[in-house]
Amino acid sequence: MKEQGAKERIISTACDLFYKQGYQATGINQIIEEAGIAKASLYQHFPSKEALLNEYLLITRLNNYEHLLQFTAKMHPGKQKLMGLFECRLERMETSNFKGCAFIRIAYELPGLNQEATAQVHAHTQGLKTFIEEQLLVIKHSFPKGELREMTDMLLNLYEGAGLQGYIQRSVKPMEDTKKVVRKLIATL
Amino acid sequence: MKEQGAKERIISTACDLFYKQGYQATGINQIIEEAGIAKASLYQHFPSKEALLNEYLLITRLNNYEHLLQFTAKMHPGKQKLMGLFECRLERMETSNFKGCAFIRIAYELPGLNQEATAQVHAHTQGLKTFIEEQLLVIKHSFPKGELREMTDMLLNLYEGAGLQGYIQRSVKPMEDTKKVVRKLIATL
DNA sequence: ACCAACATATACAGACTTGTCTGTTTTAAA
DNA sequence: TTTAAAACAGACAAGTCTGTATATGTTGGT
Repeated sequence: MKEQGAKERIISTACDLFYKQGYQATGINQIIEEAGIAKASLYQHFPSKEALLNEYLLITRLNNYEHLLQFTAKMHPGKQKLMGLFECRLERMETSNFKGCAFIRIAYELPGLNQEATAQVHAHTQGLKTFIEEQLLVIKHSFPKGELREMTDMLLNLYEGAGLQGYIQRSVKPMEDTKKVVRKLIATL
Repeated sequence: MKEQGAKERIISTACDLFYKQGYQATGINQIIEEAGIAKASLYQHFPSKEALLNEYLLITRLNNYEHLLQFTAKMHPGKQKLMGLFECRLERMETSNFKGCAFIRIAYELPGLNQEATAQVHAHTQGLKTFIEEQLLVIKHSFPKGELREMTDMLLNLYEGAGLQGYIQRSVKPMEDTKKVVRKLIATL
């Protein structure tokens, strides 16, 4: 039994490099070298570099979401899980050395994104939105539809804005400050 | 008298293309072709493509700021100018066909940004922060220092978060919704 | 033991990139 | 009119990139 199949090595190496260095800055040759496979093997599993990109986005999205669920698994639904979203991001900012959100990076790096990749970016955002909305509904069961939406969007904007500022400044401070503000915001609900 | 000097044509063409297509996707050859100048002329004015990038960021930052000042020139300082910030961005989102903020795009496109370029990105963010803070101080003259800072950061996060969502969705809706929320937020001050 | 599937290494094609270089032509001022 | 700076055209170097092709080797299932 092998340690890991060639395809798995390709994918995990590509995911690593695409996130660490960016998609454009990562060449096929670097991927095959670090994965320890032959170039022909790569093109047997993936028809193009773009196919690797789509696989990268899909896997990263599932991983991110899974990580969020595990991170907040033992928290109480509602306020605690909502704060957990921010804490989870804080943790990832540090462990990733402020590399930023994979989906936003791709969206800015490649203005002309293919359909499938675009769908992954949207799915990621929608996932965040849904998570926030669910917690808000737990906090305040009788949320008027319009206000729920408004609050969800606002929290998402704060979350993304703080993530962006943190990325630019290479600091957790914007996210920590935002966490405090959010705590105050949802305290009044 | 010439219509425009070679250097000016280089800069304006580079700024256009860097913003429209991205920095990496724009080659030197395309710049000289569309500017209608010779390659040797470009390298007589700029030592490298990276020097052009720095010039692009500097000029874009000054232009953006100038545009904001003109856009809000006839507005009353305080709430009106603060809302003007969001309206100004809304206008630019449409005229630029949702190309996003030049500085954020560069920050994500080139993870290893040179010192001067990084400084321009920071200066841009700081400019926004200062603008917001100034308007807040007009609105509420006796703002406690900590709360002023908190409110400034929050508004900046909302602004950037909405800009990001608008970019991803290619829609003005997130920014419009955020504008409404901000109006409510500052109404209570 | 054999065969098919998969990996391997490596060379190659063709198209791109930034930046250099040579030599000619235009322009402006003295 | 002479002179010097600047812009021109375009070939070229040296390297990058993705993707293909060839030819050899390994491995697991029947």
